[in-house]
Amino acid sequence: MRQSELFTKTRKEAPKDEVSKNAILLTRAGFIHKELAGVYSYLPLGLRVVKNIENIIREEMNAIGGQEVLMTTLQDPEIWKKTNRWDDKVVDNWFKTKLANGNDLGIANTHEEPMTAMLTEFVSSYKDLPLYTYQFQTKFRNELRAKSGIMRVREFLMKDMYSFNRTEDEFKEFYEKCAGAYLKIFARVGLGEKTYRTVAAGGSFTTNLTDEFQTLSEAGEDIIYITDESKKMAVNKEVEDRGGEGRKSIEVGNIFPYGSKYPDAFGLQFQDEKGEKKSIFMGAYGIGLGRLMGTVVEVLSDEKGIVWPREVAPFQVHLLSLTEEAKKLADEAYQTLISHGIEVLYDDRDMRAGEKFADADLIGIPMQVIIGTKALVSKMLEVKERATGKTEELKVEDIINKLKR
RNA sequence: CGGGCUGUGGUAUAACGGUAUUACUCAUGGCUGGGGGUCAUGCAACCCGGGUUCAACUCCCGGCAGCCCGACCA
Repeated sequence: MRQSELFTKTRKEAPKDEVSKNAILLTRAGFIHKELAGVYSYLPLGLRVVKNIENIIREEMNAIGGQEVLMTTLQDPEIWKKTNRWDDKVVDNWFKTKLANGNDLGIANTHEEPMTAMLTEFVSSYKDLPLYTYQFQTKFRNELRAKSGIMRVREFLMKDMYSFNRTEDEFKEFYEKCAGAYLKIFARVGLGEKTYRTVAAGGSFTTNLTDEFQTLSEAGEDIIYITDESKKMAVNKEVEDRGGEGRKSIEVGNIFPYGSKYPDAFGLQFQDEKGEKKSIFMGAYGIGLGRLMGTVVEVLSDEKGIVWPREVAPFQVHLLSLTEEAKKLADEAYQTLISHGIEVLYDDRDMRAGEKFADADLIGIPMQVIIGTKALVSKMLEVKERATGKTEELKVEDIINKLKR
C-alpha cells in the first residue's frame, strides 16, 4: 500500500506512560494504540503482523490435525459451576456481567469448560476420537496489574487448542507432536534460537508438571535454567530452584496435560469397541498472539527500531522513493512488485530522505528498496537488509526472484 | 490487592495563587532534497468534583486514570 494513505504515523518520542521496549517501539511505529491499561487496539501495521502470526500458527495446527472453530466470548456460568471454577475465590480474574433479566454471564477467560461441554453433543464413540480442536479467540482476564506493554494484558487474542484422546499413550503421542509444532512456530516467527521447552509447575488446576515455551529476554517475568542447549530444553525456577545462573525469559506458549478431569465433569466419555464407557484424556495448548508479537519486538529490535522476521513482517518490501525525479521509476517498481503478488509498503510521501530512512528502520520491514538519484543513473535498485544494513544493487526482476525463493 | 510516583494542546514538556512555555505533529508559503534540514505565519491544552481564596492549572480533600515496585498470574 501507499504510505501516503496509511492513516497512522510514526513518532519521534516515546509515550510517557510506556516503559517497555515492545510498547514504546510498537506505539512509535504506529502498530498499536493503547485504550486502557492492559488493553490495546491493533492498527493496520500491527494487525498485519498479528494476522501473519495467526496464519503461521494455523498452518502448524492444521498440520497436526487441528480443526479450527470459533467459540463465544459470552459464557454460561452453569458450565463453570460444574468444575467449580465460577467462584471468584477459585478463579479471581473473571470478568463477569449480567443479562437484562439479571442472570449472571461469564466473559471468556478460557474455554476448557465450554469446549468440553459442547463436544458432548458430538463425541460418544471411539470412532469419534481422537479429536483436536482449536481457535483464535479473545480472552479477558482481570489482571490485578497489567504491565510490560502488550505482554501482560487484560484482553488478548489467544490460540487455544484442546486435545481429546482415547488412551494416555495416544494423548502423549499427540502432546509431543504439538510440542514439536510449537517449536516450529517459534522458529518461524524468528524466536527459535532463544526459545526453550521448559518444565514448569501446572498452576492451580493441574497437578502434573506442564511444559512452557520460554524465550530468553531481559523483559521476561520468569527465570529458567537451561538443561540441554542442543535440544532446547530448560526447567522453570518455580519447579526446581537451583540458584546460580538462571536466565530471564518470556512465556510465549504452554501445553498442559489435564487427564480426564474436565471430560469426566461433563460426562464426555466414549464407548470402546466392546461397548464399555471410557474416560477421555484431555490436553490444552495455548499461545498468546499479542505476547508473541511483543516478544519478537523485545528480542529482535535494535536502537533504530523493530526488525521483523520475514514471515511476520507487515510487508515484504518497504519501497522508498527519495526524490521527485525518482517518483516515476519508483511508481513503476511498485506496480511491478505488487503485480507479482509481493506485499509492498510504498513510501511515496513528499518528505526528506532522512525521515523516510528513519521511519523505515523504525517500522522494521526486512527489505528496503531505495530509489533515489543513484537509481536514476544506474537503473539498478538499492536493496537494503534491515537487520544487517547490508546493501546490494539489483534489478526489479532480481528482487522478485529473491523474494519468491 | 499493599506501597510509591504522576495527570498541562494530537505527542513530549515548562512555569506560575493573577488563564500558560518550548519542541514535534498538523495547516499555508519559501528555501531545500540520500539519515528525522531550515525560515515565516497559523491551529491546538491545564483529568473530574468539591473546598480555601478577590482570584486555583497551581494549595487542600475526594474521585478517576496512568506508570513503577511487590504480591498475584489456568
